[in-house]
Amino acid sequence: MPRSFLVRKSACSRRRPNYSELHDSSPEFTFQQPYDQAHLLAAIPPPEVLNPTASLPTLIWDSLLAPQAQPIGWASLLPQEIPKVVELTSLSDEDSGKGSQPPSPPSPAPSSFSSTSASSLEAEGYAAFPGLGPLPKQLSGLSGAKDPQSRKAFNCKYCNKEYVSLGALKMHIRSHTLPCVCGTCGKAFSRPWLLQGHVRTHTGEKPFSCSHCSRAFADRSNLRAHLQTHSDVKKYQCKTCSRTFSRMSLLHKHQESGCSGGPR
DNA sequence: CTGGGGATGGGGCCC
DNA sequence: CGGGCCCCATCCCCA
Repeated sequence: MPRSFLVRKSACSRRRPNYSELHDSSPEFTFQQPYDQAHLLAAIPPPEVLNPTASLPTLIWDSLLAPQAQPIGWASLLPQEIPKVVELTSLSDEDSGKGSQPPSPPSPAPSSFSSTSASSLEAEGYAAFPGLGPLPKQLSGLSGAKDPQSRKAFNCKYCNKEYVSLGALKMHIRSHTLPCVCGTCGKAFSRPWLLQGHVRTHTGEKPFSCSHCSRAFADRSNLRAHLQTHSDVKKYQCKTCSRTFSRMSLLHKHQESGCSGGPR
């Protein structure tokens, strides 16, 4: 089953917002935290060593790359400072601090924002982007919910992505509203666990350690990528020159820098 | 140019 | 239905 079965992407907006720019260009972004830094730190779980059994698949990618253009709609027209947090703080109550990747978070978030209804999301969306004015008709969000009979899809009002479930749409909307804000630097994230991972960049916590060497990582995915370096089998192979790489990104780079047109 | 670490985004699954 | 976590993907940066 394809991972993207829930979303019909016209071509998803691959690129993430550049938060560093967001910082620099947004002096007014003064992070009014719904929780304080202490809370954030408290939410950081004690180091816990992952024992990666490293069941690395040995398959070699044969076909890959589905480079996607980015025909974003309305949202893409907006500069990055948008997700600026006007109402993020209210939204952030929803999940701030709840996230945890490795272990469980000790402290629950101050939650004044529970049951997120579609309409409230919509309202918050507008609240978060007060200057945007009315959305294009086709982007008026959650339209599917209003007419489930004729249309099962739920559209994001920000980018017009279409989802087959309201839950999926709600989750997606968070990538626009970025309700989880770092108490240290003010960066905003769509998910609590993303925030948690980010917080580790401040604390230096690295709960995931490699069983082959002594390296530790803050992120499980990075550990997984690291484990590839211990593996003899490189999963990603260039169809042109048959070279193999430990990561798809390396293969991409390889192809982009010479092998895409022919044997190197 | 390559390899690797760091950081982040987002959909899916399970409870 | 929502939260939490998993996994995959990707970009950036540096050696």
